Amino acid sequence: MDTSKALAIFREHLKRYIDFNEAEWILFSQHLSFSALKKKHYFAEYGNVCDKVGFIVAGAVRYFHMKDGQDITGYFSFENEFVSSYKSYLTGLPGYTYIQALEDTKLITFTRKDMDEMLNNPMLAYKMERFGRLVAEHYLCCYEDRVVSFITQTPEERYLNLLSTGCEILQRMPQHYIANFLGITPVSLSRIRRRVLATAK
Amino acid sequence: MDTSKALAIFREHLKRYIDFNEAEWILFSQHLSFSALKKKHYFAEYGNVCDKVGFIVAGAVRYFHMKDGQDITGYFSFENEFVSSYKSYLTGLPGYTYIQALEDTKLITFTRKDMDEMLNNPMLAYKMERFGRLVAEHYLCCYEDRVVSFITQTPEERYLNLLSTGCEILQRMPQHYIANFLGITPVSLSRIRRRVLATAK
DNA sequence: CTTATTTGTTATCTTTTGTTAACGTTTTAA
DNA sequence: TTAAAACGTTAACAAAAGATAACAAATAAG
Repeated sequence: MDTSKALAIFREHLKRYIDFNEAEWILFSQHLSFSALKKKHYFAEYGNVCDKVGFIVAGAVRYFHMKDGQDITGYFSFENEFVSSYKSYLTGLPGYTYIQALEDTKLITFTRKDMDEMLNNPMLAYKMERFGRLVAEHYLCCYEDRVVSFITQTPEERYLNLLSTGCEILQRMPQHYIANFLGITPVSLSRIRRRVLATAK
Repeated sequence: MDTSKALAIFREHLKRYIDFNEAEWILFSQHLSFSALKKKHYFAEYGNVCDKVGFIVAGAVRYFHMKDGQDITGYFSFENEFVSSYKSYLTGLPGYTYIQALEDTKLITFTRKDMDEMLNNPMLAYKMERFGRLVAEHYLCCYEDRVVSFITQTPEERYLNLLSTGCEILQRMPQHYIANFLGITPVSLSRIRRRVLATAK
């Protein structure tokens, strides 16, 4: 995919948040970079400041943490979604999250420095503030749902919920990643699947 | 506490996000209301749209969900914190969360309508967008931590973490609320406390 | 002050989950 | 193509957590 097509896709996606006019788009797009991440390579790593946000044009990434030598998956992002170790990006402090490409992944990225420049550019400031607000609010809602699901649902209910939303995660992710994502072990998920299948019959 | 003192406290708190000049503050504060919530009364309820955000001047609230007739605590907010069923406020859709005053609580509130008016007022728009962005980003970071704790930590580790942060929750909340907050039952928390005490000796 | 209610702990029993290991299958890489 | 690694399921056992009930202590209400 060439960069102009990727840019067009990105611009279209951004319309859910904000509509740039031509002059604004030119200024904005000057701050964008294109990058490719080979499978298994890292977008962010534990202990490093993640100073950028990516938009996934093609591919998929996995967020995970290391604990006692074990790799625990926390989240996934796919095409047409943003990717970042948000807290690290927002605070400028080292992050705790690894973000790894699951496939060869193409990204459009901007750095925190780029964003700050745009926020300080009178031609863009208002729209960038608004853009930032709407994106943060969107992800806030996602996180709220996720926290509520951990508080109020059993792992089995979370799995059934994932099934019913017909989410891409189930299609594209191996089961042991999904298990962590649901807050359980792969063995547990396997048991839940058996139970669910038995009930469905 | 009189309203002018409450306003001053609120203004001071807002400085962590934004600094209003006098003219802006006058416009902004015109959109604020004062309200009191008696103990056990509700700020938000399941099935209703929560169309406002509150700032707690005095008191405390508890967020909870009902499931199978059981009351499950998800969060708390105290003095100098915001309170809202954020997703409902942001989307305008009915919320799933009950928010109840644990003590007689004094609030400064603004409605979604107020916020939209401010966002559309050229005198305030830029600062309100920025304010909204920074608040949303702040809570996004909180939620990120909370999700990571559910994915990577055991209930006992979450409890120890709560202990070490010396959080107000431990001081002011009864244990069965804290248990839910940690994602476990009160009985489980009691066992964890015993284990922790035994280890500490 | 007295009575209810709420709260926290403990015990018992059951269910769920984690851990480890084994096994066959699929996928990946050399 | 072949060897190695990754993946999903299952089994067996241990550990943890849930449900329930009983009881004592603290708190609130009358």
